[in-house]
Amino acid sequence: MRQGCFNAPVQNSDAMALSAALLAAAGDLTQRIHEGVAARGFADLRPAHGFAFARLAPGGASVTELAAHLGVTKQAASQLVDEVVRKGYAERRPHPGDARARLVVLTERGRACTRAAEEVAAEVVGEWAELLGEQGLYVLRDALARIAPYGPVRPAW
Amino acid sequence: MRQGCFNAPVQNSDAMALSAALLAAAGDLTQRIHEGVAARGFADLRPAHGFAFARLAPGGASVTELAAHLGVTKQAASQLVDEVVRKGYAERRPHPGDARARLVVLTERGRACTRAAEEVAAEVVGEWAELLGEQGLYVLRDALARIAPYGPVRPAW
DNA sequence: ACCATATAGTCAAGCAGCTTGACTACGTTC
DNA sequence: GAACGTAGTCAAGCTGCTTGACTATATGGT
Repeated sequence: MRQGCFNAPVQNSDAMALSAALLAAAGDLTQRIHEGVAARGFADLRPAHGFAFARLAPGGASVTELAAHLGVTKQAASQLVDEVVRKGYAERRPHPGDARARLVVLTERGRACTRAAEEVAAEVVGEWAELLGEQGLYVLRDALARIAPYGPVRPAW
Repeated sequence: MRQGCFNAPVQNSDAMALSAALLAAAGDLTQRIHEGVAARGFADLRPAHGFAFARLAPGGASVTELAAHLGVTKQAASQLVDEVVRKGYAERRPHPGDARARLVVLTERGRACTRAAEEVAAEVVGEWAELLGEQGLYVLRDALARIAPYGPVRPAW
């Protein structure tokens, strides 16, 4: 239980197997959500848009906040906002209390897409529940919550 | 326990929280390995190279096999091989038994980089072990192994 | 009140990594 | 051995990102 244990209790190969499983699960989840959302009528979006929507959904965000969330430059975030605005998923509003900034908020279509993503995620997680059992799923959720960092979303590579 | 349960036992928001935690953990792991490998003297590589090395390490692979593993076209895989060959991490050899194909194998430098990645992964997983305990880590590994698919590696978005 | 500095956002140019299309060399099948 | 399939490369183009430069607004010290 001591910290900084130098005789690593984890073999390198074990660590790689665990890492590979985590990355495979994450990649598969992303792919499944992407496909499921596309199948529900939102085929003009990529996974990156979903991560943006996750930040925009609870009340909107500025371009700079979105850029920090996605881990890209604000120019890149601005281009992404241009795109989702053009496609009708979001709109730019004046920012209350800061005339420089603009608040990017989801439109009804953007919220519908977010709900679709939630449905697909629930579907996939439901499959996991069948594989792991309710308790196993709870344990997984708890473990991931402990090791998952806060901060910007990063690509799995 | 029955399959195809329509009254999903998992709330949408719960599924999104679990999904977000999984993707955050995967993104963080990728970032940590990338930084750790760079700090050990392999700063001219990106995460995608690591995924390629994982496929090349056990005996090499053809460009087409690598492309399937990475989920990209064989032209893209060929360009990636060009790059790691130019940087001294791999080399192209004649393929035994198929004169069309070429076997891409890691050089000693490539194997050293793979070992470095394993070390960093063990470091990160060691931190998880401190957060979860040995048993918690085992349960996580088991759960991920159950839900992780085989097949091509996919980007987390 | 004013000026210096910092921040929000955009415009423009360039680049890296991927795609599609076309092609050659070799293998496989009948 | 003729026809078709597969491995790999070359070439051109596109997309999403970067860096650099700029305007407009906000903030803080004097």
